[in-house]
Amino acid sequence: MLFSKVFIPTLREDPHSAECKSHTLLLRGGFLSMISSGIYAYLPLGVRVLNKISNVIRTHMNSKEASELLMTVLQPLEMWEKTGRIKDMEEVMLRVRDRKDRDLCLGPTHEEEITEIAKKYIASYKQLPVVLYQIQTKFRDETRPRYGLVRSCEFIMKDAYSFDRDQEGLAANYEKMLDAYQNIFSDCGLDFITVEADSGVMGGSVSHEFLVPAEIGEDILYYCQSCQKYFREDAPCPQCQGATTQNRMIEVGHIFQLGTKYSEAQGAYFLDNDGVRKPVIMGCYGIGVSRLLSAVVEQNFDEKGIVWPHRIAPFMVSVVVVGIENEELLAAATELIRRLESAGIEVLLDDRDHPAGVKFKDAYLLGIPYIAIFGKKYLETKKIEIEVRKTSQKIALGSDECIEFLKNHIDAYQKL
RNA sequence: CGGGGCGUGGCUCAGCCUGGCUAGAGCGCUUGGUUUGGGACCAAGAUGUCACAGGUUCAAAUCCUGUCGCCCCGACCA
Repeated sequence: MLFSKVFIPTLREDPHSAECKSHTLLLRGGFLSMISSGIYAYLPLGVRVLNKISNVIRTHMNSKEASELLMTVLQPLEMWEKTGRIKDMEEVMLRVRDRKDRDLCLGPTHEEEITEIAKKYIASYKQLPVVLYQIQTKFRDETRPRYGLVRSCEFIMKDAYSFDRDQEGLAANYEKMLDAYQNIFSDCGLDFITVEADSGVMGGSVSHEFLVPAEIGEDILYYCQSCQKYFREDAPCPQCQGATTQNRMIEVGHIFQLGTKYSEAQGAYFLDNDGVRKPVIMGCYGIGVSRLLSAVVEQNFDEKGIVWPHRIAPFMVSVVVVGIENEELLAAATELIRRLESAGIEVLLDDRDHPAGVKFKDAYLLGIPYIAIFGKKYLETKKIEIEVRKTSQKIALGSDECIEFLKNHIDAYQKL
């Protein structure tokens, strides 16, 4: 695709309103546009990364036999009265009223709605177990939105819900989701940890959080170097009494064994094979999809800009033609792109009539894993220069070797 | 919600303390020309209710009051 057509409004200077690294880089790279405090539009590059992340999530959820659905943004308030959570959530709920004076809210989460759906359709143990998930925008009136997508009022979440006939089934689904989550965060290129957590306002018993170490993290854990474990309390290590260090973490996922809190409150019962009517046993599993963009960037940048992990990069190769009006260069670049694209590798061609420096700086800023350069050296030697964004490794290759190099490099990454 | 900071062309900012002619710079943008491997150069241009409202004054971007918006720290938070 062409840089000039994708719509990539990069900024030369750090935006005044940006605070942390990820926020600054996402704004500068033209991934995001701030509309208001805690409210962001995703520009085309941002959407590409969001879609990549969503597809990683879909792959791993589907592999655990979870099925995607899409619930509603507008939710009737009565739903929330049944479970009593209207009191817990009142502060963060954004409420609206329609022309018939019906009270609605913009969904802050979907346990109530999915339970209504389960109640309506699940009548027998023969329909269980089942896991449903969605990737959707949630709305929360945060007291203090901050750090761009880390805490915003409108954000994208993947939320999954499991339905089982007994505790063993729930435990099995929970394990599957735990496994899927580890795979998802690995694929997103994150350095993350999994810890047991409080279930809080969600209810239920067992719960795990997925946290990524980052300077701007809002959760704090204490790490014991000798035991190589994290703890919630700031005290000598409970295991070896050694000193601990403080670590800030961004929460990117949280899973809960809910049990029957919602099914009992909302009347989601099924008939078991012993003829007894029982409440469905539920679990819920959340990932902050838009928050992941920020979390990934917080962990993957250098002084030149973003360094996207392969699987969620907006493009795999950025082609820089120095002297775009040179027909030979453009033809050579176009031919390389054609061959790469037919091999399933996504390429961005910087077709702008700008000095080389601008194109290089922007290529680094955008963080696309490989940069292919066509310029004076190509005209002299017919070799394409490939630069690996993460390592700054540069290598000059003929067209065939170039394609082979990229394929091998990308394959090697996929196997990591 | 408490504390602090900020709001001046599209962007980043200077000017404000100590009020005074047509409100500035850099970048970006437009036109023409020269460039073309690292945010290039020359020339000519366009773009501002100085966040908003009120007040003080002969005179307000500048002083005073209020409001709104944005950011940071804290509190809060699946």
